[in-house]
Amino acid sequence: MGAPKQKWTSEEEEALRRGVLKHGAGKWRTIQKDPEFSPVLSSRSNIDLKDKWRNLSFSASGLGSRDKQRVPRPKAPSSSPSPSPQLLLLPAPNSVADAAPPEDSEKSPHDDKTPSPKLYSAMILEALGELKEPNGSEVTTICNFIEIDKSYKLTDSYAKRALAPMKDSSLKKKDPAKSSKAAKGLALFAAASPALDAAEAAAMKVADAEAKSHLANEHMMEVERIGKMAEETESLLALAEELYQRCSRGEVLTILQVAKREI
DNA sequence: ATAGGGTTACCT
DNA sequence: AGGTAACCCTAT
Repeated sequence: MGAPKQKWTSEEEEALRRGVLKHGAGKWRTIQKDPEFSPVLSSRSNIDLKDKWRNLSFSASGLGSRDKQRVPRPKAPSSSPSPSPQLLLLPAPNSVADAAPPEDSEKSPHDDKTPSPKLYSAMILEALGELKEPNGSEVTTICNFIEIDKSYKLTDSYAKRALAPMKDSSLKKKDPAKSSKAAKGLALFAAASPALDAAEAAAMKVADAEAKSHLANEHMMEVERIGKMAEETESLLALAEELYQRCSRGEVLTILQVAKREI
């Protein structure tokens, strides 16, 4: 008697993504136990989460369906003592080239490759609000949120600018574990960017349709709302830009600081 | 508990 | 038959 092969639902997939976003890839047990996701993922084991994430990552890796070209494989030189970190890839847009339903008339007409700064500001603020991290959000987390959840691709220049100061060991933190974790995340982020150039560029601002239609709608409304505020009040825009500059330098800002204008 | 390799079931 | 996704096993 074969096991009926329980296929993953959109809800479960969404929960997994948010779980990875919140706890990071690898903390499968933590994600599975999280009260926010456990109701949805109750029938899945931690191993199931790992396997599913592997499948998602593989699909998004480059084997989009066309172009059998494998990833060039950065391959760290043997002179490097540190083990090369595995490529942690984002399970980008699912089935973009796959059976696109023609009924979708909501093709975003704006093909602007470079969203205005105010849109970035809005996204950063939205990320902070959505993540609801009491201790503040790290730059990596914010970047991941924007990339995964909003399906936006950040150019590697951004990552480089953020990474450069960190690499320079100009980072003096009280929490070495946390900073190293952040640095590692950024390193992975920067390494993955150039490799995925073509694929990511194509999927630059593709919303991953199903599963999040209502959620995305909510987010869009939120973005628009905040965006309008930023547009009308120059001060907020300036604030967001300051926030971005700080983040670029690798600083960790707390949402409290932002709220109190103490940055 | 997690990562990785291997196996089985399903779809085209 | 070939590819993909869910499942299983094992070493660390």
